[in-house]
Amino acid sequence: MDDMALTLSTAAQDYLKTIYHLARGGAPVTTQALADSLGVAAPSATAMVKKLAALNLARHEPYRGVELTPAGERIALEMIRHHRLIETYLAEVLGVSWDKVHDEAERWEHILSEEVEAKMAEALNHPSHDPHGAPIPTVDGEIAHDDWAPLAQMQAGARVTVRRVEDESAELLRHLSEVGLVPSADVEVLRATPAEGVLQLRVAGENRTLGIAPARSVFVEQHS
Amino acid sequence: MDDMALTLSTAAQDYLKTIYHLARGGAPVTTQALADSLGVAAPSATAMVKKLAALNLARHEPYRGVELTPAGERIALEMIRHHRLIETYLAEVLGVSWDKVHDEAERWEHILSEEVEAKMAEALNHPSHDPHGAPIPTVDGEIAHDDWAPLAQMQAGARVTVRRVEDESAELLRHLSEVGLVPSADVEVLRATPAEGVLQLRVAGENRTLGIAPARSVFVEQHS
DNA sequence: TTATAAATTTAGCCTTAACTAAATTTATGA
DNA sequence: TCATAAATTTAGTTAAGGCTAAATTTATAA
Repeated sequence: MDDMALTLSTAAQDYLKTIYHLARGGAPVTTQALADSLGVAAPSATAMVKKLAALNLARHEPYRGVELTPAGERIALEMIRHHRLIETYLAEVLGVSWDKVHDEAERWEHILSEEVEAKMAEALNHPSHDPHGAPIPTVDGEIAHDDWAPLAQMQAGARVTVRRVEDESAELLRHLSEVGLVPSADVEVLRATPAEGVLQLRVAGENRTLGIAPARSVFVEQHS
Repeated sequence: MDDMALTLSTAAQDYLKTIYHLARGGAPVTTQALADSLGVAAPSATAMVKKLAALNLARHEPYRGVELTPAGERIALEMIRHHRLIETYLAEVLGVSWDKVHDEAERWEHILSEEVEAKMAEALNHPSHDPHGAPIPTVDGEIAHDDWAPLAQMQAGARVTVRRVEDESAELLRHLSEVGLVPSADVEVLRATPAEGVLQLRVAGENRTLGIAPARSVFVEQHS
């Protein structure tokens, strides 16, 4: 069952991973959301979803959406483990910058063998989180469900620690790291006026302004 | 010109690399040799060769064979550099065994970015040869032309040092390393009787018997 | 030199994973 | 409730890169 992933096409693996990510709310994933997220047209998504359903990796209720089966989720988590381990390895061992590791990992995740995966995990001492703060699933497909709040929802006066940032956009990551918003950074919210669309923050002794949109990609642990 | 390789399909890259390897004699490469080496049918090779010719990466004289253009050779050498750097990195840094690195590198070579290539080369201190003794092309596409003789051609009494072994077969590599025939190993040829089809060797203080076929995959520097 | 064998190419088909346009189903607002 | 809009699926193409069978070219041996 474990080598199931190996015989799947890269495209099929990408669909499984994307369905997993989009299903975070528990609800079935719509064809449109899936297509948009993968950058393909809706009929392409429909076609692949039917293939995945035929392989018992997903359940497809026509016009209603897709859900992963346990087998499909298993493979999605394997891909996510690969992705996050590779990001961590590239950043920590090879010194690849924070904002570039996502795109690299996107390619590498599909060709990583179990053996090299194990060697990387060992070299990193079995890390629990990747450089952006996302939890790395275990070999057995267990994943921590960290539940941090978006920085965008914090009130003025809140003192928080950054725990995770979304890693999809290299440009956003570059900006966040310039402002000092990286995992473990302590932040004080000086002013939070949703109407203005910006937050005033104090990070590492500096006053900073951050838009609400990027603040929705930063997840924090609240202290007060 | 350097990002040409990135826009080429994995299949096209594999054909270029294989043509380069088969052309070692200087003569044009036949369709059959190319097809056999890649494990595809002859018409598939013909079709790809025509595509490569249309891209000015190869010259195709119908019924006569293929040759790489300088641009095609450039890309082939880039793939070979990737392949051999990855083999070296996997073996030396991640501790992947000698006989497995070839198959891993075969997949990795196509997705390695210039940046990660550079980081790996640096981590390895810009190695000149891979773990099997094959020369690693430079970033500029220069490659050393080591010219060692096959162990199979040595006479009784020859004292030699192993410089390179062919890496295509994991099984062969496992056997050779059991016998101690790895790069840098000093070897004395005790008995060489082509009629028998075996060589008697002394390697690391042990008497060993090796068939002529595997001995053709071991290349040595002769001392006497 | 010529018949036959071997190698190569052409022709036509298959699969995967995209696409657009059209049909169908579900949701929504008057 | 019913017409219309939005989402989804179906139908039919396309491009890669394989394949087999048939045609063509080149090599070989009588």
